[in-house]
Amino acid sequence: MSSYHHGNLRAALLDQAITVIGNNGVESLSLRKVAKDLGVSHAAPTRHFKSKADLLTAIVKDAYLELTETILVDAENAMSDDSIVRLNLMARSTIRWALNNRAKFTVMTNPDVSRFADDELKAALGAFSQTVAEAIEKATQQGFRKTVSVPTLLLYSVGAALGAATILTDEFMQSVLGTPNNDQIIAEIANQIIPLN
Amino acid sequence: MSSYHHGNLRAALLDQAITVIGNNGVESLSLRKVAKDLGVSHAAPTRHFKSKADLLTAIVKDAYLELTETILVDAENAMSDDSIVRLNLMARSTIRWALNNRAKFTVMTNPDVSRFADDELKAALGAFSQTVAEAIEKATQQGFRKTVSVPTLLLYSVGAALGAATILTDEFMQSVLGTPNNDQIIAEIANQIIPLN
DNA sequence: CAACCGATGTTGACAATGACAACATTGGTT
DNA sequence: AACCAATGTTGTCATTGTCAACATCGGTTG
Repeated sequence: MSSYHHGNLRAALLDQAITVIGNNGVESLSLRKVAKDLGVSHAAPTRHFKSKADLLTAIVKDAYLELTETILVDAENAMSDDSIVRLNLMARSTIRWALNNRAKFTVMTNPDVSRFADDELKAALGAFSQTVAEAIEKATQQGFRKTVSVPTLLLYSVGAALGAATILTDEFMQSVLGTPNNDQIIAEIANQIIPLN
Repeated sequence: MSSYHHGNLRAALLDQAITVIGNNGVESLSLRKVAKDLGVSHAAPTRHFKSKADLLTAIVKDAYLELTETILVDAENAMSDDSIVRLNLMARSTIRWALNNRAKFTVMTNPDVSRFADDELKAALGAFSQTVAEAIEKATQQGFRKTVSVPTLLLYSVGAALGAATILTDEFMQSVLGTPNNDQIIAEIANQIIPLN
């Protein structure tokens, strides 16, 4: 029962990478250091990720799957049949998830990841997009900005939620903008994005 | 009149770095390659930027100054005395600027830059923030979401504009979200962020 | 006008890193 | 029991950021 084989290296690499990114940013991520942290040789990661970009892509793919699941569950738990309320809750849920998963979120919005996106990432982002688009569609049918197209509202609402989350997860921007830092802020921002009556 | 001294290396470094980033992303930026492109030795950049992060910080500082100037001029040129219209135009102007300056914009939203932000960057972002905050204040006085605090509206509007621009400057996200790709889209998005009557 | 000096650029060096090739070990399958 | 695909290791290479020591310039000052 030697430890020649780690047993769960792929998952461990993802976890450790996220931890490192959370502590010191994507820029500081070193595959060799991560490997060393896990007690594994410097080339071991290449068996699971053919490049550093590939590892980041995997992180983002998982992140979108997780985020999609989260907003679906949160909207469901609210048990409201008001489609506009549900859309509002999805915005709320997205921002909250970003704040609870800062490291993953910062990787998601890293433009360098998009450049190496593969089909799996495309599918994960597609599922998220689809989920929000469907919620938007129902909201428009209930009267939410009914003169505006769904793709435009999708760009608006996803963009607004991600943008607000970007500021909220960035200490520097937050300090300069003088962003309020309390529990209410997430709900308030969601209410600006998707106003309720 | 040898060419031992470049004469304008600092500005040339910034320009070339922005070009490289525009072509292949921040990740691909190599100070040594940039130096070589400019016909200068590999260590020359250190005379102007004490680190790679320092160069990126300088790019972002310039970017915020430029963006602030742009939204001020655009709002001015509109010659509308309606504060809500002016705020709407600022959102429009911000998104347009981002699309016209993709490389700079992607660096602005890079979380790794915030980590090394210096006082100059802080001042530049502060000026931008101040400019938008003043426009918001006037809009609220004219009735725009008057029950909401200015800091919250600042977070919302800046976040929404930056977030929408993030998607619009990212080909991958755009392709998956099915974002409309036409000249009208900027105005439409601005109208979602700051609705006019 | 000449000596000086701070700013700017060069050369050389080093450690860290991503990536690849060749080899080793493992556990499950046939 | 032999095999083999998956997984991990060792060794190596080019690239890179950064620093130190040295070179050259242009402007300032006596």
